[in-house]
Amino acid sequence: MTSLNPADSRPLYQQLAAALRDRITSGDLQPGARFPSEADLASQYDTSRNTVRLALDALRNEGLIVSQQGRGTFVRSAPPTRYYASLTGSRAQRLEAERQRDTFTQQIERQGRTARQVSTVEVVPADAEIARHLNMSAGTTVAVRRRVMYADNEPLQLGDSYYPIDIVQDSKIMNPADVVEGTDQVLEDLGHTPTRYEDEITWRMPTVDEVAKLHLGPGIPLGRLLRTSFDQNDLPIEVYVVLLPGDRHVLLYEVEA
Amino acid sequence: MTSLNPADSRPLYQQLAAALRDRITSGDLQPGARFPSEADLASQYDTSRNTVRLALDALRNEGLIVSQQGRGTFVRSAPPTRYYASLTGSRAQRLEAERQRDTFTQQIERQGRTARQVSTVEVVPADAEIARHLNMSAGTTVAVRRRVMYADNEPLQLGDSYYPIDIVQDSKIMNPADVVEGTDQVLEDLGHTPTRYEDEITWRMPTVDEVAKLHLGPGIPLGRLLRTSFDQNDLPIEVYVVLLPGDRHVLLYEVEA
DNA sequence: AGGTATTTGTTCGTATGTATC
DNA sequence: AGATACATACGAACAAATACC
Repeated sequence: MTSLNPADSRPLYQQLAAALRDRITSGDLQPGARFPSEADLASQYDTSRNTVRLALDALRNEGLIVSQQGRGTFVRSAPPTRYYASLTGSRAQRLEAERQRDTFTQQIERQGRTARQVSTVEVVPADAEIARHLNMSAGTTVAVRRRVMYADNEPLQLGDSYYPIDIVQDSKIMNPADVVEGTDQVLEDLGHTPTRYEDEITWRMPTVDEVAKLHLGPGIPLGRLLRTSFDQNDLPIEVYVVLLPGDRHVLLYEVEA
Repeated sequence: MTSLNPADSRPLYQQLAAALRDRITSGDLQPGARFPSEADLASQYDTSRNTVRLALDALRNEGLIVSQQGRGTFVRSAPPTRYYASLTGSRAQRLEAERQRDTFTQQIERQGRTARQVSTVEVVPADAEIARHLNMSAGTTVAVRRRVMYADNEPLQLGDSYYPIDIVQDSKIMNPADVVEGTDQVLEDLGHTPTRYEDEITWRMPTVDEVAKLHLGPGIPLGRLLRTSFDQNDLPIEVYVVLLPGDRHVLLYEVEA
């Protein structure tokens, strides 16, 4: 039995969480290292297993540790620098050759990984947010193309594209099959060339649903990028909403002063 | 006593969390509305108070509800304070007049709020990440200007700016007092005009330290923007790292196709 | 102002289930 | 098969903050 001071104003489980957090940041418990078991901690710190669990909950919610039933609890290993994203940017690095494949597939394969997508297409009424960005009234019918994107068979992103129905009506976009040339190319062929994007980036905790779909560990927040595309007449032609797990993404932008 | 099906494969507390989540998203429980008490929920759903607490923990960690001892539990109200960081962008909306005040003060006051900053300046060895972005070796001495930024006396952002020591040595930047004309102007006066920025955006859960400094509620993730500034010779002259609570910020970018 | 009831926070104990070693 | 470890669930008690009369 070590510390845990009853005179301390902080509750026991917070003191314990702080002590364990120190053992991680100090390097005593290295990334990947096995944590003492709940029972061990309870006896070491002379407290109940329930209190230990409260402390571990805190660390789990911070994303510092992960637990597996039957195996044990471990210090989260340094984020595998899974890196990615580069939804950039003014710089004209996009060569014509790159436009042959859609952006997601491009980016993943450039990193030597295998990309796969599962798409569905629906026709739904636009909610208030989508409608606002597409400059229409809420409830107007839009086409939505929902994609789950995988890299090496691990789910990586959830992306939904919304289009005004009259623009994409009879196009390839309404077909759930992959659009190899990319949807921007299809829009261009339809007479609406994307010339400008407006991005809104927010971040929040996931719902259980999203945790399941994206195989999220505890304490991993979601980034949300909402991109509105405008055509050559500055009309909004697409709203793209993508959800990005925080442990495997970096968004990159280049900005001119 | 309502639902909660023991035959359901999901544990009771997750079923309950899902049921309560529905009552929020369906609008049955409006933002700001008071939640039933833990005791009420336990009897309504015919389960123990402990199980109710597990369900509420889940919603708390998603940032959907907040609880206060002695008062009750409430649906988190839609953040009316949503601060548009608008750390944009290519569009030349920056008039000369606006350059009189630093970016943060500008942005806040434009929203009719009161801005305040507390700054400190230190000289420290650069860690690996900062060094990489400033194109120097780790451990090289840099100047760092740390700011806590407040809007209406609530902490809003934590921002650290790193500069190669030889550039800012005898400048205003080394003085912790506010730089009213903005640090970019000072750099320009020193012969290094910022002409291009590279932004890296990530998001993660805060540490306890950050929770305290930023008055973060539970289930609120942090956004992190790392901006590297390049001068007219494309030399990196500043790395700016700002931490943004997810419940008060939207990042905006404009991108040309 | 003061006291009581209500509500969430903390902490213990105990038991059983389920995954892994 | 057995031991170990985390997950789920119940019960109970007291503390601390708040609300209400």
